Amino acid sequence: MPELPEVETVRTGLVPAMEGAVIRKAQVNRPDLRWPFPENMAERLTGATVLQLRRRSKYILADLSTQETLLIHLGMSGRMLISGDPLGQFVHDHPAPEKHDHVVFDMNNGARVTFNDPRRFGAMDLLDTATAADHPLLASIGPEPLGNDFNEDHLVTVLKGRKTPIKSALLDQKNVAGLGNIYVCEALFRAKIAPRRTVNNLSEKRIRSLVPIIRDVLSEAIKAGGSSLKDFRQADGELGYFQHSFDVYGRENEACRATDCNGTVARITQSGRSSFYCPQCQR
DNA sequence: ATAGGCACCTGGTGGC
DNA sequence: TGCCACCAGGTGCCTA
Repeated sequence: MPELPEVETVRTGLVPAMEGAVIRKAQVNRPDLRWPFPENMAERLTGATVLQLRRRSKYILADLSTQETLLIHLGMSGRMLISGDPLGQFVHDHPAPEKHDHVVFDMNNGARVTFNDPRRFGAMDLLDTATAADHPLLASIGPEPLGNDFNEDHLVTVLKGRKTPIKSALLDQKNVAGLGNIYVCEALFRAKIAPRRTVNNLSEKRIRSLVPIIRDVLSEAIKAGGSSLKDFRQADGELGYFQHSFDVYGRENEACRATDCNGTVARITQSGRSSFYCPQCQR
């Protein structure tokens, strides 16, 4: 479930296991994910202290004491499993290795962090920390939706004159970072905008209205993720698994949740991906 | 430059 | 039980 809120939740969950700790051993079980791993990745990670875990869009960035930054992307199916005893409060054994455990970090605080990714759309790379933002994967990403650079004027400017459906425009990471299929659907529902509506057919006012809505949707999701994070320590440390209640996503043929709307949620396909929306109140 | 479609992968589900 | 079609949270790259 890795859109921005899920990635942020994973990052938060990794902090007690990794920040300030030394990577005692990095076990790399295959040569690549979406792309080949960087040269000698295991060796370059071993012995490094994780100074700080940051997030940019859907990427987790781990700044290391070696002047390098580990970039992690979860793709569609990537998971981070934490086992061991990072907080020193309980004793948890490490679970048996599972299929698709591609990279395993053993930390000097007893924590083990396992990157598991069945579909292997995820990625890892090592960047020079000083120039990390210039990395090709990061350089052309738009503003963080929860930061000051994402505002009404920005959205109007980047969308001006575009002929693309608003759904596609919001999925385009150059316009705004971190949105994925779920949260675009949810944001458009709240804004009462139909996903197929073309950007150049939307009033500036309606485009502006999307900004606080996007912020709210993401903030609420992060909050929900944060709360489910509590179980993770007591249980076995599975991150990135929670249930949200969505207004439209995954609710095809169910009743619209908008007040005073008796519509039914529909599913259409746009550029190969499902869009869920209410044809009655989203125009 | 921009818009749309494909490709990369595995696994789960539901129908026959 | 088997087989098949279809679906899934992303995104770089290729084509018009």
